Amino acid sequence: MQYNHLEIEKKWQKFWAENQTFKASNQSDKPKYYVLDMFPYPSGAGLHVGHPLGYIASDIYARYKRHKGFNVLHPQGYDSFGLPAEQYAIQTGQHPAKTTEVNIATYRKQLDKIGFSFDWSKEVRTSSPEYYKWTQWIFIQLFNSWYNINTDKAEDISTLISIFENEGNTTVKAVCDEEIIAFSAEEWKAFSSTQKEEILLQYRLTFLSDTEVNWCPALGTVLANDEIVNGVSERGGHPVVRKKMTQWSMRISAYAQRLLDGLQKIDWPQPLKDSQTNWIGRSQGAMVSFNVDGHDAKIDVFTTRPDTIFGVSFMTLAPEHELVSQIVTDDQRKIVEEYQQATAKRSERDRMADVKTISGAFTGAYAIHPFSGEKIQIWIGDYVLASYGTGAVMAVPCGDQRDYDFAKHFGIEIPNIFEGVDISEAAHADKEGTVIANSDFLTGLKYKKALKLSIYEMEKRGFGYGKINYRLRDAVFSRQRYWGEPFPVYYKEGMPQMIDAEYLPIVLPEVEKYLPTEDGKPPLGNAEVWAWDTVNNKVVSNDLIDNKTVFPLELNTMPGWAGSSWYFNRYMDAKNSEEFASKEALNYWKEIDLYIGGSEHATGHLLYARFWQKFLFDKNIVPVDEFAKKLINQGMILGTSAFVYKATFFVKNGCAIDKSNDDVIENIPTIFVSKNLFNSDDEFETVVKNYLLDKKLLNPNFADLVMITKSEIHADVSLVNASDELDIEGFKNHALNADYKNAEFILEEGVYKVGREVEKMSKSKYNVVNPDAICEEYGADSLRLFEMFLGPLEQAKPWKTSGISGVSSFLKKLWKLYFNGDKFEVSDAEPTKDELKALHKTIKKVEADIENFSFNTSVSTFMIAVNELTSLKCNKRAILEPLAILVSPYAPHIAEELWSLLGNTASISTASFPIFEPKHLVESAKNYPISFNGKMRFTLELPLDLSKEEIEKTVMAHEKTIAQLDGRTPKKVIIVPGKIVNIVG
RNA sequence: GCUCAAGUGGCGGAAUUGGUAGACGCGCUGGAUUCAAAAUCCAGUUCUUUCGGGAGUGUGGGUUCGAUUCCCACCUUGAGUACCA
Repeated sequence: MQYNHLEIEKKWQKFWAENQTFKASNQSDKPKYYVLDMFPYPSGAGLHVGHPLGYIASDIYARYKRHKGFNVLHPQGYDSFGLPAEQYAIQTGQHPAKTTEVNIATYRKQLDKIGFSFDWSKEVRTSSPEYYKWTQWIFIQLFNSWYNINTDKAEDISTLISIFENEGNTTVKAVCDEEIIAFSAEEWKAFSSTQKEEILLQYRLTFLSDTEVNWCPALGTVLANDEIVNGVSERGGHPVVRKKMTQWSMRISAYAQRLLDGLQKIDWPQPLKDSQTNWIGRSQGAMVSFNVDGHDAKIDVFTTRPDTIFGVSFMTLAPEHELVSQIVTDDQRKIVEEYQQATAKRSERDRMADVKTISGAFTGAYAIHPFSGEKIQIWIGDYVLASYGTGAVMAVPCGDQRDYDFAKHFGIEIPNIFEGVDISEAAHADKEGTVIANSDFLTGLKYKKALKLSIYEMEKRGFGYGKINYRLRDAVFSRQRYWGEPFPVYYKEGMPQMIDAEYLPIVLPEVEKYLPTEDGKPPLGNAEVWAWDTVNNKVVSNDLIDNKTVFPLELNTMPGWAGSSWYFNRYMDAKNSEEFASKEALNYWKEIDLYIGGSEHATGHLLYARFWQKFLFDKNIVPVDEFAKKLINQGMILGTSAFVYKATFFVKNGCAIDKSNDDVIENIPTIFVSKNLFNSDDEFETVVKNYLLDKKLLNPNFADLVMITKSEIHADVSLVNASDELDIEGFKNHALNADYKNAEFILEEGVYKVGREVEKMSKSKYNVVNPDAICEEYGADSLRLFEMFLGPLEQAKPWKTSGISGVSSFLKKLWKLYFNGDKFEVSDAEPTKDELKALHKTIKKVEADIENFSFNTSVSTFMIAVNELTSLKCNKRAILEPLAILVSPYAPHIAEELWSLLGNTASISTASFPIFEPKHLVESAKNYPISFNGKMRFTLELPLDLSKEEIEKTVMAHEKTIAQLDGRTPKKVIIVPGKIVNIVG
């Protein structure tokens, strides 16, 4: 019987589906193991070979863990809300739910072909109402919570209300908005309910506020910081501007420290942890208050170097700082306002692109140095960002390069407060070993002591205190989009009200157009049935809005990260309609043991999900506060683009000829030159010219008038074989190459060779490889093996389809081991020593490899094992049965088929992993490398039980040693028994 | 600029605590089979060589009997980040 991958793979995929082989039970005596992939957004383009890389790795691990006796949860689903479906809807009018459905079907078909051991009974889709019901529910939980700094956790809002009722808000330590008015218990009780609502909103973990947001006019929506790359939108690259809008936000800043601390206990890649640490941006320092001379106003600044406070020679405010207009003097007002206008016009992008130009303006006002009482100038400058810290800095030019440059530029004094440091050229930013000078009570102190003492003194004198600042901003949670989760929120007297959880989900309404309304409201503003009836508790027509019992609903929707911030919990109990997930399921599965996905989610999904998990943990909804124990970032698979080299013709200008330029080159066809025929542009020109003259396509009289240049054109990679030869007919007839139908090709040795280059896999580069085609031609088992064989999981690596023949022929050889000609035939005879050695070597290596996620090397190991067993002509059941199990995580279809041919009726996934027995690898002799001065010159087979002295005697007497030494006496002979012999001298 | 990761044949890559560099595969070369091709099988394939050998893991240095592996400096590439006070 021939190995027929098409038949076998179809058969077993059907078997797995029908028997629900991979359905995980929420109760088991076995230890649990939860393996998860970051779920995909189902795009219209479908999967290319880069997408399944992580899925294959996690599938191998999941299958391996089953063999090792674990109860494995390995689900899959779809992150199915999102921009592309909506934009497609805007263009075509098709409902995003429909296109999403179609895309999911395509994804599912593609995934099924690869033979994953997913438990599809637990599939989730973020866009299905059964799922987003619980996303809305979590939102309500956040709304009904505040962050208590004393207990360092989120608590129900009722505990806050009872504090207000008993003590007012002056004793409360909460993470909340800045500048909340103080009130007593009596005052609280006297507030109207709207006033109370307004105050509570300042404490809730999700809250409405007027915030400066990143508004993207082209997309018509607000973007989060992590959705902006280099000042333009991550999707589409559209410009982004700052705009004030009323938005829902998430108080993630409450969790800044815990998000930082939690990184210590999870096994995630260091670069990913680094970027989260960076994003959170903790800095320790002090808040210092400066009085403004002649005003009531104070300027608060945050500094990490309070020890340098005596080096302050001026202050700089962000041009947008609210105090500027108050304190500016009349004679400076014009200059300051001009400067403010000039910076307002500059986009964030311009400001970022140009960091070298120093600009600013003097306000005319002075601040009072809190220690010395000296007057210091107050400037504004755009190097100070309104969005960080307090939007103001105390400038210490001798210790900060930006302050230094600013001072130099405007001729401001630069006092030196460092002992023995030259600051004539640049600021001195080093902390270690620095001794403070000219600083009153800090003089003579080292950095660390000065830091402590300065804060102590500030606190004592009451104008400053030690503080930890975070870069992490509260996350904007509203999106002006259609295709997202609706908020379970309606508005009564302008204040948001939560819909009772029992009436969830609030289902996305139908709209006619997916664009914003004409008056600039989000797309849900187009909905006609989008009002909340508080009597009947249902969504009703907008016509019924009376603001008494029927109220307007929220028009924004939630961002893409809402649904993905908790889906891993839902998989544990995906179909539960009563709860988010049952306690039993949550307590059984707890957290993800292995999470695999791309590194691009470092500061988005992975930070928000950790935030929600900690919140849900605080509220006793989930049992652990980190959702993924171990995480691996799979590397990107790049494409290997193919290039053809086209000649382009010009006639030199200014030549006095009778004919028009077009006539000279009119008969010249499109010409492509094979890659190795030229090394330079000049050679390229010569090759083409000779060809034209040879073929009489160019009048020799005009030859000198014609200029030829080379252009590189992407050729579809499917038209190129393993030897980089182009299928010329295929190229000419390719749908996209209609222009080249009559092109001519200058060949080398009868073939056209393309150039190759590694680039990102993309449609426009014609280097996309579709996994379906690979499954069809070589089979899913080959695809799985090859993806792993490409290289280490975490590294980026280029894809070259030609390489797949290696793993494909490996599978054929594996198959042949179990067959005698066309007949399946295994022997029950005792295996030989060598056969056992080959098997156990493989068990040992493959087990270690999988545990280390080194999947590429186990593929090599399989190849070596099969090569060895083939040359041993092994067909023993005692070897081939365990071998099938070893291979099955990687190539499950062929393994199942061989397993059933061996007479087993249950799926191979129920078999135990073979146990490694070291006794089969014990050797009696070693082929010693004999080195001279560390260089291996020859090898010598010696028994392993030889003593050092005996080894030395034998080696020194050997003729090759004598020849190598050439009469010299060695200084030293190093012998490591079982390893090496090294002769020095 | 800063942070991190990585530099090994024509290519993807291997080398467990410092101990035979280049496993395994692609490609290439030669051969067998074939009318021919595909497929399959066998042999070879780091460079260099006067065929004894010699050199060799980005570059230069160091530690060591011995370095792809450890240390220092530099170069290159990739990724992330960017006025963070």
